[in-house]
Amino acid sequence: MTKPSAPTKPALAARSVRPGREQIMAAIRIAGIAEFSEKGLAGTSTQAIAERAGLTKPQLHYYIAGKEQLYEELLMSVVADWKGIFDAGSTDPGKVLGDYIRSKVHLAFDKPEVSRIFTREVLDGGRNLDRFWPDSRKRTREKVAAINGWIARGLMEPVDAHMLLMGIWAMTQFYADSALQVQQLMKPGQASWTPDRAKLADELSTLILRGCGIARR
Amino acid sequence: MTKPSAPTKPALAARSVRPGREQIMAAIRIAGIAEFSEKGLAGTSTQAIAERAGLTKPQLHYYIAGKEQLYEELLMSVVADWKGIFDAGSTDPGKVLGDYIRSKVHLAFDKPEVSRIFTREVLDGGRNLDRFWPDSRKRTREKVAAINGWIARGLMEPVDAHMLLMGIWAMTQFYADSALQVQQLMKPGQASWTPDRAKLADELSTLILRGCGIARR
Amino acid sequence: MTKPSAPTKPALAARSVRPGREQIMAAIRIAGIAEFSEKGLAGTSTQAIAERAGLTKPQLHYYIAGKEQLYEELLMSVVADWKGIFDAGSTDPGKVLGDYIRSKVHLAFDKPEVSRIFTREVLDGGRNLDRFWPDSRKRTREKVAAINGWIARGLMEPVDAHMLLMGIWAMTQFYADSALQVQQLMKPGQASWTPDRAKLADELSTLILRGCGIARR
Amino acid sequence: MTKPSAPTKPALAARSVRPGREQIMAAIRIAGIAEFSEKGLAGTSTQAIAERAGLTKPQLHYYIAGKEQLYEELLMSVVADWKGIFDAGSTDPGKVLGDYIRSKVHLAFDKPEVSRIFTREVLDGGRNLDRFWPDSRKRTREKVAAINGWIARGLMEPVDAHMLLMGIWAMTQFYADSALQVQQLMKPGQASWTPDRAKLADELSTLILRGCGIARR
DNA sequence: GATGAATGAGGGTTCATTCAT
DNA sequence: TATGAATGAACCCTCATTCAT
Repeated sequence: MTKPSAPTKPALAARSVRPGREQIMAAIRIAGIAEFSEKGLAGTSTQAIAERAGLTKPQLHYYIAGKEQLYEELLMSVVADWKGIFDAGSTDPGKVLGDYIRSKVHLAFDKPEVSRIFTREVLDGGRNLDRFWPDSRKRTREKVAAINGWIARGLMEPVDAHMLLMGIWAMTQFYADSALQVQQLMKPGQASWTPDRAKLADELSTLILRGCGIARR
Repeated sequence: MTKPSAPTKPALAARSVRPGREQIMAAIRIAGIAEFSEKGLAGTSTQAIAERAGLTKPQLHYYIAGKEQLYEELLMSVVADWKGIFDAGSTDPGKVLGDYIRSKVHLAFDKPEVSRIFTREVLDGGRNLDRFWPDSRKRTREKVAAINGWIARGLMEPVDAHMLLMGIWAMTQFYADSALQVQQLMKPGQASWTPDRAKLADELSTLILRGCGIARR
Repeated sequence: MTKPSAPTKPALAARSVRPGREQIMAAIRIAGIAEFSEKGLAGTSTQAIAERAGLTKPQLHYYIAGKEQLYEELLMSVVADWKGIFDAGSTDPGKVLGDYIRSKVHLAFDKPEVSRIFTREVLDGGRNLDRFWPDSRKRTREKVAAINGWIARGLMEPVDAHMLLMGIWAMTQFYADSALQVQQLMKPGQASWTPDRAKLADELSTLILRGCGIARR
Repeated sequence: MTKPSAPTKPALAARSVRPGREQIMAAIRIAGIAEFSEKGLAGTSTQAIAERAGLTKPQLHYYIAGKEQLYEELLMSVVADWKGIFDAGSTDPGKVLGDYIRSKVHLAFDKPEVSRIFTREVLDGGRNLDRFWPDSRKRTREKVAAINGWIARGLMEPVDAHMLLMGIWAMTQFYADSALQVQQLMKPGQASWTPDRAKLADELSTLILRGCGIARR
């Protein structure tokens, strides 16, 4: 506002008062997520994170314990976004699965970096996800139980619940992880198809629900 | 690999004291695919490739021009596996799509590293895929045309062809890319569900075909 | 050097425990000039420069962007020394040429490394001198015009101006580039001839001026 | 003549019969002189020499003891070209010096690589010229004596003989060493001055002889 | 708190030379 | 003889991290 901000502190320059620890940490997290999702753990340098957060390298190390620690922390925070978007308690499979697909599509479009970090981590072997799996397994079991319940009550065709969940996961994740692939495949003179998130969510939802033999809700 | 090969020894002496150039090159390719699929381009060291191929680091450079060149070559060879498994000429959507899904599932189980390298490359921005996209786009257009043709003839429900193809891609790819995720989710005392490839291919096929409103063939 | 300097300490504390950035940069430049002039660009290792400057190799890279960049910078700085020692505006050829010869001889004796770096670069093809030639050509044209003017006014014999300038260049440069050759040729018990710079400048000047038919000024 | 020659053996491909040792050595010498004069000792790789000579690297090492040894040998052979072009026995300074200048100019134009190797070696410290200096000094002493004799007899002005010899050396050498510099300085729209060797030799000769006060012969 | 500087390890690559065939 | 392969040293450079001010 008063003076042109120094170009070295992009993420923090707006406020001329000394930014508090929390604000710096937030800037670091944003920078870390951006870098890790673009380049991966090995490909990201602390230098790049520091610059993106408007800090020097030693300054960065004042706030974080190390590259790997920051990565782990971000990974855990990232993964929390997927909690609770599957309403295992409902009795309407069409609504539950439809909402689940829609939520995942919107998450993929809203926070693609988050999804990409997770996919990278899984590709890397998932060694930093030890704390994630137990909880994830538990929630998966609940979902599987719900689906099998619906099948038992004749509300849907007898599909394999694990396969169904993973299929939904893979399809919805795809639009975050492969943004580039999607663009490249559509590129020249193919203006007919743009990944409109609302339409996409509907299409996907329809495909899956019909595939499960669930009547359009 | 730039440097020309000249197999001086006949096949009879193949198992002689010194492994021939072809065998060493093969070992390097295998090592490269393994390393790149596990760690990615940035995370892989020539040291690691060399060790895995049973060579020293400078020895490796006797056979390859550089890390990036090896990577590009492997990436291109890897990508060739996906050509021609979609029979766009047929008039039976159930057979074509079913075979396509089955082929992709088998590829994912047979050569998971191959798929992982590709997924990593796409996450990294796909800068090394310049030569791949044009051909890929062409084949995608053919598939889309075939699907739209089937829809026009009332052979299947009016689903978005691009979405359908990407969905199939994502689902089938998933079992290669996320082998670990799958295992972790199933882990303890969950012997009930193992990713049996034949069963999986059938389940997926059924789900998708029913989702497209294609009568069981 | 790309990275910006920020001398935080006042001149008072200049001689403190840690040498300032400017002093380190100066040490690097001196070391670089010495090494490059002795061994050439290809023959010089960053190791050698670092040691000569009292640094470790990675430390050196903290201050410079790379060997070639350092070389280019030094080359350009070196070349600046030759500007403006030819007074093309004067009407007294004897004075102008005499002063020019004297200045070049003194430069050759004062900064022989500078001259050697330049000569090496020319031998190497001069690919790093792209920015130097245009200015150099312009100044050469001015000198040629001045000489031809003197000839037209009958102030000197009709010598080829380009040849004269190059001859002067070559003769004066020689004592920097071939310091060793000179010493070797004079070596044992030949105390009779030492390259006394003042005497040499006079002798050269006399030879050339007489060769041009310019009366002793 | 019969079949197109294999591109890997440029220097030897013409004769299909196995080339003799002498021919291979000649090819190596030519290749070595070319490479060393372009890149210097440090900048030249045995690979480059081998390729230029139409050999493989190990083949090259079968014929030579090492890079440095080849270099030394070439340096000595190269230096021999300068012997005997100064006729110290004559009594006509104009003819002797004029012929000397002319010979050196022609050598510089005929075999510029030779001159460049020597200049590089002197810049490098001349450590490989140990065997050259004694003889060179002897010949220099003879030339100095001749010149001083002419001066004593009033045949020329009393110039410093060493300076004169070095000046001639430097001027004539210049056109070999700095071919590039010469071209660059003349470059655009300066067609007026081309380094015609005959004219140049005359101009230089005239300049120096007049500078020595020797009447035009 | 923040900054310039330092450090030690490692990464990719090239090279002169030699070995085994 | 000639060739593919091997070797060990070195070289340029980057990085994560820490120190001293």
